[in-house]
Amino acid sequence: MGKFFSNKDIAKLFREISASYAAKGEDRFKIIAYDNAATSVEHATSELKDLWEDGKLDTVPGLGKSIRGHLDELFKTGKVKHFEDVKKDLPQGMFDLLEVGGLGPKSAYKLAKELKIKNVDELENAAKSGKIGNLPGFGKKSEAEILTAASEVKGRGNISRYLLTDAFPVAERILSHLRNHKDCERAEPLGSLRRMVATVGDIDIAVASKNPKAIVDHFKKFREISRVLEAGPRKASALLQNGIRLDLMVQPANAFGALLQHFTGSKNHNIHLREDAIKNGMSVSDYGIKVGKKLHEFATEEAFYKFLKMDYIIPEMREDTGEIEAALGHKLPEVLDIRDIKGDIHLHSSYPIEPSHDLGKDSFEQIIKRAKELAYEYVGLSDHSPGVSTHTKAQIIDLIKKRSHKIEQLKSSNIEFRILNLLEIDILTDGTLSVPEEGLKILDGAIAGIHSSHHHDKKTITKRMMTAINSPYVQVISHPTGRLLNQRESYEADWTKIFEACKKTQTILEINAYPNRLDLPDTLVREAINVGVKLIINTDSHKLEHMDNMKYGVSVARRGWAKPKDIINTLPWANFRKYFNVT
DNA sequence: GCCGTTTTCGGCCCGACTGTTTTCAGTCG
Repeated sequence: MGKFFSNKDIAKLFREISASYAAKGEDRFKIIAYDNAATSVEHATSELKDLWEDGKLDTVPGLGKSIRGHLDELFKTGKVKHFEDVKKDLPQGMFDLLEVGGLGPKSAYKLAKELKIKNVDELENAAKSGKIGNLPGFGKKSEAEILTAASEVKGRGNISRYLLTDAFPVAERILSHLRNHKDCERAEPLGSLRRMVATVGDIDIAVASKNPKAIVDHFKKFREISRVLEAGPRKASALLQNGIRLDLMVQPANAFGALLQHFTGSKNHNIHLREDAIKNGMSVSDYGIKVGKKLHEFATEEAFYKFLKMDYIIPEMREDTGEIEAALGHKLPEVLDIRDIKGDIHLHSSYPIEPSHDLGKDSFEQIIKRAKELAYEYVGLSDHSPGVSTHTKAQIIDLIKKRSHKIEQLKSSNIEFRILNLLEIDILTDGTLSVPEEGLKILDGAIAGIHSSHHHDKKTITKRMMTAINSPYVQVISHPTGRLLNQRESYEADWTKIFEACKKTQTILEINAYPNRLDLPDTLVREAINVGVKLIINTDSHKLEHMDNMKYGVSVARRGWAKPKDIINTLPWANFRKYFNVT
């Protein structure tokens, strides 16, 4: 057995092979194939190593016979001879240089080979000393460009993706800047922001205008821009001071539909659309759809998709995971909408329960008031359980009884509105729960989650989760993968086994709507509902404002193709309550 | 290298922008 190769490692390896082939001027489709394989591996929901052990590598798109053979060798021996041969006569330093914006494989190869540059630091020095400008194919302008881009790589550190909640306010500011221009008829945020991907890499903006040049000029004046990367007659890109990249495209309103569609993506969705179009004698671009020489323009996306004989596809589903086939066959599911949500049951209050983790900021009463404003029918009050290391068993029971007494009073003073007396309990490192059975019996139900030892291996994590799933007192598993976006990876778990157990015990998996969680992730949502597991969308609020995050959880569900019936908090109280210990 | 409801061979999305060129290659989304 060699060392463990994660999907991230493998994707990086494929990208290097792709770049190597590009540097060598190999067949461009081979280059694309390795790039596609890398992307596919990055999107996979299981570790390739596990799939390989189960003989299921062929379920990953983009991995053909040849690449699967290489992976076989990698997992068995820890290396791939063919890959080493490909990279053998290339300067190793070139791969680091690909991080620098504007440098592709050809330029990186030249710089690493001719100037013996091994990393971004050396690249910066070479540019400063004027060595790059003298190289054939490079000039003074590209030297200056490289110098700037190299320093930006060092400045941005490790963060390359932004939370939706961080990106939206920035998008709003650039949109309002653009909308202030008299020639701006419409401005929309597109790309991964519109598709509501959990994290976004850049902000894409489309503008409808008869005067694209004026819009581009106005765009360049946005106060938060640190550097304009490029600016043509209808397209521009810029870097913001906070490191986010902005991309702008402009099109007249009568042809705006194709631009919306193009710029929303995803890339793979568009490629698939265009390949299908070719087979039908058409050519699709951001200008419209060409049939022969005639260009058909579309004011709306609906008209665009209709022309291709497809049902309208919501942005959240445009990831080329079957939505195109479904739209052609008129078989797209009716996914849920934020208006379907009737309650939120993962809410932390300021009630002094002496928890192991953080208290919320607001009282039960304030939470209930806010829930009513949101037109919910019910809430679950679910503070963390009392700390196990700081309390005796008897003290824990006592605290739960006192809290329950208070909640019972609230129930009787809110007859029309429904309140669940819950706790979010810990699945401890040994697999036991942080509240003894005697305490659990007092509650209307429990949400259980892993809050410690996230580093445990796949087998241990799975076992810990199974004890909670199999407990008759646990109805919901919170933030099931434990990921914290940009901070902590998901832990490994046997999802097939977990989904089966959830289905059998009618245990609900949470889609946690907290913006740096969004957990279950969309891909696992889709797998779970395919098995028949029921889900619930909760905000995990620690203050009232957090209750507005429900929309992010709904987007995750929509990206996972969830219908209202897959999500139990779309149910009216009469049906919803059956999942809990209430009459 | 991958892939298949017109294909196991012969295809593989489409276009913008920039710099170093003298008609185009490289990079990007």
